[in-house]
Amino acid sequence: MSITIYDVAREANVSMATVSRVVNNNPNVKPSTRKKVLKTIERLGYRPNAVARGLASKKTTTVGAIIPDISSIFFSELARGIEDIATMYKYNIILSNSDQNKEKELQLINTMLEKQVDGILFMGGNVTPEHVQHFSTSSAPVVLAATYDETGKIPSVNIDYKVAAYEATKLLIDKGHKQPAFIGGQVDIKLNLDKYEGYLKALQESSAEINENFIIKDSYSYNAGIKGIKKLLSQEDKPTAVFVASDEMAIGVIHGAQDLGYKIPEDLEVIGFNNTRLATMVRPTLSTIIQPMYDLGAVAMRLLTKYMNKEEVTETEVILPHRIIERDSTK
Amino acid sequence: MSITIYDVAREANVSMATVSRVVNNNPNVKPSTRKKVLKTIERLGYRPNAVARGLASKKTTTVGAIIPDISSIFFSELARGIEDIATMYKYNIILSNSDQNKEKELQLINTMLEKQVDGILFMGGNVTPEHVQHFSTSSAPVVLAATYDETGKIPSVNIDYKVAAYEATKLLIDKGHKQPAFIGGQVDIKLNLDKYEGYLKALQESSAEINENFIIKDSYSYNAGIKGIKKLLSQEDKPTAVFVASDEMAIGVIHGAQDLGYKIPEDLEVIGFNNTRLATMVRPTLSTIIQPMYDLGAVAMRLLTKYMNKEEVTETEVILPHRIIERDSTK
DNA sequence: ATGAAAGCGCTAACAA
DNA sequence: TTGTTAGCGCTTTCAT
Repeated sequence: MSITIYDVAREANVSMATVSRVVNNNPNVKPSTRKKVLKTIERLGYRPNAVARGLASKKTTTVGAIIPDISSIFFSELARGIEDIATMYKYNIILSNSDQNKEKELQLINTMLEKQVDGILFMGGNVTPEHVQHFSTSSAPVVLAATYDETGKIPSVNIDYKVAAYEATKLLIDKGHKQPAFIGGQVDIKLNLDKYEGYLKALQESSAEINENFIIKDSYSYNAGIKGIKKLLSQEDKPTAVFVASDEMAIGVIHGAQDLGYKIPEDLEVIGFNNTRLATMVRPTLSTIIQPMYDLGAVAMRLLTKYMNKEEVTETEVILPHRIIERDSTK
Repeated sequence: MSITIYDVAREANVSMATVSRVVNNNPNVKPSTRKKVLKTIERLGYRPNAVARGLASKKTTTVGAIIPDISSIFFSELARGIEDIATMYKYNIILSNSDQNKEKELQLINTMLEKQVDGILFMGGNVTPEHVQHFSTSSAPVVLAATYDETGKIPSVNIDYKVAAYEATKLLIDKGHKQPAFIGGQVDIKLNLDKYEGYLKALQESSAEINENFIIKDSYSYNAGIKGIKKLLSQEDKPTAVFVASDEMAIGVIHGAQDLGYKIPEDLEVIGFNNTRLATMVRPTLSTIIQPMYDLGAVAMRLLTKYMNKEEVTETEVILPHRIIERDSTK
């Protein structure tokens, strides 16, 4: 049996209420008794039971984080941002992978709510009305990171993916490429669709027709990048530039093109997305869109603390700045 | 106010004990009443409160995971292994970063114990007697992953780092390099020391004297790799091969050497460590030591479930197999 | 097969 | 400033 608050109270000759007060730093305790209590806490090695505390106070100081895949370099940096701010505000994180699978996501929301988390951070994937419905079965606040809900009911932190993709494509067009190719993710995920739409918008503004053969939608992996560019370069009509929706994929593109004897950026200009650490870990170094992943997580967590604290929040749809950094994969 | 077990009991005309039984799949319930209860649970949208349950049952079905840095590609894959197995056994993970900082680690152990986790997974960093002491203040089982405690009191899952480093160095020596260089981490971390010792052992077996100028101990980063190799190659006496203690660093080594005009593997052979996804995302592709990171996490979590279940465990110090994969950074 | 009731360890009025 | 006491929502004997 472990030491309880009751043991401490008895040993220190005070009531459990007083012990509770000193543990919770309630100022209404005479310094001398505080000292006495502290000493016996120390002596007995008392460790407050957070579960009991949670039941009584209806606060667990833990938040749930639902993330597509923690082993992805993108999300793991985001997670680090979350965790650092959570620590700062004394919260713990229950972390779960969803693989952007809707059933899993819904399931996880439920589990976390059962565990009485004080708030939920939801990342990636789509936010459907069903998600919103699940969220609403509890009063725990929810913040979305790197995704958003179209009804605008749930606060979120993002960059403007559409504009970013537009700018990258535009940059390539301005460099003289008639139609830069696009290699991105499946557009059933909203953010991927945003990037695709940004790309299209830039094309529409400049060229007349759009060559569908310059557009590839696949998974966000290194191998998909290789496969994608090899397909593009095996066509009659070959692109001279390509906008790739993730760095990992973009590195695949670079290597795939190099394997075929193409020189980057001379024969093919490449722009990636995210500016993960990978971007500088490839030769030529990758021009890409800087998306502040760590900050995305940090800001989302900070926002969540405000909601959990019932503070006033003015800005519910936070858009963080992005920018393009040109390195050696573009001329 | 949310729905409690009491509400369900009242609405279904049974006692809370019966509701509890159906929620927990206790077989001692007449099928018809089970059905009735299930129906009213559905109707009311009852969601069991895991905190209350945890207080009453003294089980939280959550385990704490202390990890050096979730944004590191190495640990994030490990974490994914942990999480997948945890999910399989219905556990949730409280994840925290320690940065291998002893104070933080001790702190986190305490916090997790306060939260009444059913077990702890501890990764990276050193395990000191103080750690062991902290662990012992609770009956929650602990499993170490990618680290071990020298007293052998705490179960752990690892590969044999010393042997792996020995083999890599030996391979290089057998290829005709008199003294391959070593670029690794600070040896105040036990695992880094193991790798260093494995390297030394291989040298001692073959060559007479050891050139200390061929040995660099720095942080495990891409930039440290670049810096390290540039230093080595600026010396009078230059290495023709190098064993690098992490892939990220090794890629830095490759690029650093390439920047100086060296050809890999012709002028310099490189072997990395870990076989992270990065190893195939560089040209030339990286020869490296395959360490099954995902499995390390998965096996550690599996082992922990056995302890939490109070099952008999025969093998307490699990050593997973490793092997060297030769790719294009070696001849 | 079901119910009654005693906790689990703590917080938070309320009193004193 | 301190103590008393009633929960928080559930599990788990122990009866029945």
